[in-house]
Amino acid sequence: MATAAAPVRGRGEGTRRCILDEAALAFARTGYAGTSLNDVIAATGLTKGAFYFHFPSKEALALEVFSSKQQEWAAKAVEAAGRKESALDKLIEMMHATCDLYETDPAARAVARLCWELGEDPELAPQMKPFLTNWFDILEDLLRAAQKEGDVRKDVDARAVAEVCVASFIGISDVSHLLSGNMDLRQRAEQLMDLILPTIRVQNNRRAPAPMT
Amino acid sequence: MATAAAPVRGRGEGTRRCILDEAALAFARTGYAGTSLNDVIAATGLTKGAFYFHFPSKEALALEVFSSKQQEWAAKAVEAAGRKESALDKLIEMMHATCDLYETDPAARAVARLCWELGEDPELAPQMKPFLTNWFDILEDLLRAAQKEGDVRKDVDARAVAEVCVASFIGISDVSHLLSGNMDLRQRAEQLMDLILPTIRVQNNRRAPAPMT
DNA sequence: TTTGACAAACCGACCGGTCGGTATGTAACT
DNA sequence: AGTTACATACCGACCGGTCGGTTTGTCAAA
Repeated sequence: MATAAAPVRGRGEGTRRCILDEAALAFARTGYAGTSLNDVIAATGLTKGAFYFHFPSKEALALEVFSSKQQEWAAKAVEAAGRKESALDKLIEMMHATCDLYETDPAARAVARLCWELGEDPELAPQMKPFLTNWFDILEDLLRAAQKEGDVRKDVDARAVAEVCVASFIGISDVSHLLSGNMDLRQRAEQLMDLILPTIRVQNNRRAPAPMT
Repeated sequence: MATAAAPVRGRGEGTRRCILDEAALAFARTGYAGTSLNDVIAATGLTKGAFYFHFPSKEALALEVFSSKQQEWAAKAVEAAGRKESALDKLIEMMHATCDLYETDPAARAVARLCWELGEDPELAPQMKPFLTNWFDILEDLLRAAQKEGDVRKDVDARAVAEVCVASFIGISDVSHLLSGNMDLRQRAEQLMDLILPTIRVQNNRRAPAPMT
């Protein structure tokens, strides 16, 4: 529900984070159904009693891993965006930052995996969808801004492009994970952008100002 | 193939297919780890003994679901390609056929899900990767042919485009599944192609024959 | 045409082990 | 003294997998 009312009081917070971190790693590696609580608990060096003091259930743990990792991810992206001026550069920088995240943090995949796996449950799906739609919104806003700034053609459907970019990146990250353990993620992401950007960018060639529709 | 030496003798083949079909459905819905043999067996109306007569283990079942569904999929795609003349049209038609498959067959997702999930196992990964690389090869060949036919620009990297297309489509299908139960898969696939095709296609406008590099 | 032998196909009870989850105890800090 | 933060011990359900046994189909000898 309201995500645990944030107790926040106390020294046990470190333990809680430890559990969260190990769980994220495990979920990223073996998925929700494929991860047993015993594995997670063993990884933390704690015991079952300790775990159930901090989390009421495996599902609750997964949901919190999901939302906390998601937040962490978004924060990194926003920070990366801050390093650039133009909206289009912000978008590209966010993609690079996400590549960094995937290469750096082996638990990053937990967000996407939990999203698909928990999203299969009709009761949990409503909590998973915002992960995607939020990214859609962020990219859409950036694209609209880029349109205003004159970097992106006015006649492109910002929403559609945003959704395609997010979905494509997810697919690319899965493929890269399987084939190379994310070693070539950046390259693949670059190739994706190389294919998409020319279509949406305004051509600032000196000749041939614009094709008619 | 090498699996089980193709007995082919007899009536048990129907039962085998039944198990395979139900298993594909279950794996598509709940993944490998999330599917219990008891679920599959119950769905077939058989018993455990019957199952283990046909398959030596859960893993073997999953592997055979994977390869048989994969083959089925490829066959549909090839058939669809046959309906078109130009290589570029073949490629697009194959994508449409895959959309059909996803919309029509709820078990289609089993291939991708098993690919990611089993691919996590280092021993099984080598068997999963060809699912992707085969598609890469097919699209690459098509793109090279389209280059020869003059539909695709000579300076595009056919391999890179092929890999991006496959990966992007996978991502899009996942997103579409979560957000709309594949209701908008075709539309999303169309949007993807709308973004990519203009970049790789040769402009056959009557004026301005070609930009220099 | 019956019958006996053998294999293919299927049944369902059962196994050890693991699952997510609970009940209870206790040491440390407030 | 009371709450926080754990540990220990345990539960029933269910997991993938095995096993002895039964049925069904095939074919050949009688």
